[in-house]
Amino acid sequence: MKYSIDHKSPVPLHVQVEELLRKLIIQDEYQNGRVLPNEVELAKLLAISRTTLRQAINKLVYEGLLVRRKRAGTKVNQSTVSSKSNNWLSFSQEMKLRGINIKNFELHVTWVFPDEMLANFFEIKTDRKVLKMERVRGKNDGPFVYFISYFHPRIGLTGDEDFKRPLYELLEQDYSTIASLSKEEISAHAADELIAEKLQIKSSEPVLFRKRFVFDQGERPIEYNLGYYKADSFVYTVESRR
Amino acid sequence: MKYSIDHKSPVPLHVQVEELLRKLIIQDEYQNGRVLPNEVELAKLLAISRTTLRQAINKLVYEGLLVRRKRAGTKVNQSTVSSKSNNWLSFSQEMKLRGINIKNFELHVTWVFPDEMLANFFEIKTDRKVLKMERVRGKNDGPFVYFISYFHPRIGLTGDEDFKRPLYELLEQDYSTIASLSKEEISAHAADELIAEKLQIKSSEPVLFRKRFVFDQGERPIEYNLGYYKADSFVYTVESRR
DNA sequence: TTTTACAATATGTACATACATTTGCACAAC
DNA sequence: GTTGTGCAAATGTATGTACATATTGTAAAA
Repeated sequence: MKYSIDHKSPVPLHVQVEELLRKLIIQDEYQNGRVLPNEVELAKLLAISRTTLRQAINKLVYEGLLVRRKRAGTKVNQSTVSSKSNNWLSFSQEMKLRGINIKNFELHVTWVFPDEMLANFFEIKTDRKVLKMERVRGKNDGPFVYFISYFHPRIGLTGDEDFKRPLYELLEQDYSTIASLSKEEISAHAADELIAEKLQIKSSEPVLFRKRFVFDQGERPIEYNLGYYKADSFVYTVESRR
Repeated sequence: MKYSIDHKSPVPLHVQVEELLRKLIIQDEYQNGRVLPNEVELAKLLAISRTTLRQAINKLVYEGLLVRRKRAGTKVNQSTVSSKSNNWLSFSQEMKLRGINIKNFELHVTWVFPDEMLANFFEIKTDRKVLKMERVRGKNDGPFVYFISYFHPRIGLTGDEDFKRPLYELLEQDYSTIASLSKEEISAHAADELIAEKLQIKSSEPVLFRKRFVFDQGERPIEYNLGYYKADSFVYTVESRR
């Protein structure tokens, strides 16, 4: 295993270490239950201070990936790993898997100025245009989801891409942008006029609303996605262990 | 405000500071959006080192209670109630963390015969009674969730337990039943008569519906839980990596 | 054989310190 | 006015050090 940390890299040491450990854990270098070398040793091995190492470990502990116990050492909590590192399919891939034939009812791409919040998330100025994609998708019997996506200008999308291809495949293959972390917020709302029209329901009818923040491997923001799902047409499933 | 930290207390300084900050935030000493004193000042004020202070702040940042930005300072982010999929806190614990005072509007316990589906999940016969708990909980300004829970008879609950205690703590400490895996399904619905009445909303208003299947360490079923959340009062957050 | 006591070990707590980086703001130059 | 430029203020990164505390394993005592 390559315990290589670049002291001259602009990316902080503790981040490098965090990534390294995460990789080792996921790639089963340190499988379930395995304890890693003690802090003093590991710090020496990586040629960093114990403080910095602890900083990295702390984050993984917060995430539940590692468990620390005095005298017993720091060990991998593999149960959480499996449930986290799996299922990451684009919408169309997921639907295909479930045997549902997806129809695009609407697909609209424009360039817009981000609002305060979006600019903040993308870490750009509000006068820098971003690509906005709206789409309404569903089955033969009608639409059931209305998506709005914003893409970070860094990616280099022109707006002329073939958005009928699975999105994350497109980003990965043509723009070497790999979606690797997503933070989602799910809630229920009453549909407003716009949503109701898009989903062909009455306004004030319930919708499942999903906000999705997508990051690349360096935890840099790449997409902000809003999804409005017709009630009863979509169930979100989560599996978690402790 | 009492900025008092006990340097002789056996409870670690950074924990004391964390608690103090949490309290100040919750009691609106530092309301939403307010920035707190800069780290160097605050450390001096509390008579602790900046390192220790940062340790405390870090935890609150991780929890999402605080947001740090260079030059702009550290500010309070008292957003809507949320639930993290991983770190497994009971409802009351989670609310306590957020500084929300939970009120029980209704708490009702009975023994019932399980329906087909439940019997199937619990792997028992339909003539074996199970404990059913219903509760309506919320804040001072009204209820925002209606829970229905069914517990596996194996656990040994009598129905006379103090259900005001955090549930998973009760199961663990008094019945050595450890909830360790949960599978959840989240969707949006329109409230029916019953739900509307419990949540004090109009029927057909949107609710977030969460089904939860809980298992113990041996992956044996222990609880089946239904939760109806008033729209906009609850946001479910999920973080996933690939 | 079981219990007790102790030492070794790994993490936990806490401090002081130094320099880097980002960014908000003010003021000067255009 | 707008643009640039630089200072200052805040967090971010990183190290070295010292001692505390919990727990495991082992050896001695009962």
